[in-house]
Amino acid sequence: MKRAKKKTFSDFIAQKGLKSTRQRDIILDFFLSTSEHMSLEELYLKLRAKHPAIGYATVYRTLKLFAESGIAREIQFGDGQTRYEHVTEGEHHDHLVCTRCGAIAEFENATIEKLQDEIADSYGFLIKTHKLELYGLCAKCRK
Amino acid sequence: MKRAKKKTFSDFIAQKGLKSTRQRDIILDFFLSTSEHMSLEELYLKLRAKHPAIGYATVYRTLKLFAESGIAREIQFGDGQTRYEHVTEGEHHDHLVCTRCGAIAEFENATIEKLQDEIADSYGFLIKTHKLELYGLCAKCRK
DNA sequence: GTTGTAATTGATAATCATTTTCAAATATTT
DNA sequence: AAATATTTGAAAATGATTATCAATTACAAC
Repeated sequence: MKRAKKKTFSDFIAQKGLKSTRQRDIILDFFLSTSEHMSLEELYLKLRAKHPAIGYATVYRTLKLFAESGIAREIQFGDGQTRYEHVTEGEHHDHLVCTRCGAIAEFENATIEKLQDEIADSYGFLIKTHKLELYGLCAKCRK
Repeated sequence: MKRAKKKTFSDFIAQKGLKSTRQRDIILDFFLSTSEHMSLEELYLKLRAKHPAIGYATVYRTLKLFAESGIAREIQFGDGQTRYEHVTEGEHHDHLVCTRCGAIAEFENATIEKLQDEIADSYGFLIKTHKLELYGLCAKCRK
């Protein structure tokens, strides 16, 4: 899976006439080793611990490339931080976001997706992407 | 309906020990006269046309108050602009957002809401709010 | 109505995340 | 190794939002 994403990204790089660099390798390895939903800030700070020379702009630009290449996706939970989640081929999930502790759970629901399609159809609308987030308290925070 | 929202807001103002001011009245009247989903920027620019003396910060703060009082809700469609929509008691809707022309349509679907509740239950999660947006092309932009 | 007090306003500055700029460094092609 | 185009890191620019503060205004008490 890691390997597949590395290939996807290097193919993307090659196809775009971009270069394979030490920084991009480092950032990709790190990104693939992280849990989901890290913000750019978090990613940068954790990376910097091991690679102090890496610049914020480089991390920023590289994550954008990941998103462009399809191995990552930008998401926003309304806290003013852009987060990056891993994209797995053919899989889509939505989120439960705990507004107290920030925990994020994922879920999939085929019925909801189907209903979305029906709604879009009735409006003549063509869905490209969608965003479904449930905000509230996770089991722990409900005490 | 306008009247009800004016009352809701003036009650909120009173209950919080805040003051009723000319600017708040102007902004509220204008807000209630607008269509849905205006950004702060839009709201401010249009307001300024009739009331040049009104400050950006005042509009900003007043819209926050509207949201706090429950007559408006902040929404973000990922274009970096916070928008304000009208909140009607007991009514909730989700959005179809055209990524080409910016058109926004609204829909309601009780079945989806019920499924959301079931999902949340299965995680022991307590939903406070949710956000469902379908992004793509509206009927017009599909040509 | 006048006064006292606290909230509000408008202009401006501060903040914060994101994005751009640019000279120096690096990767790839020749 | 040289030529060329991309990339990097630091710093500055941007854009939206939020805070600051002196002057103004609303309102309750007199």
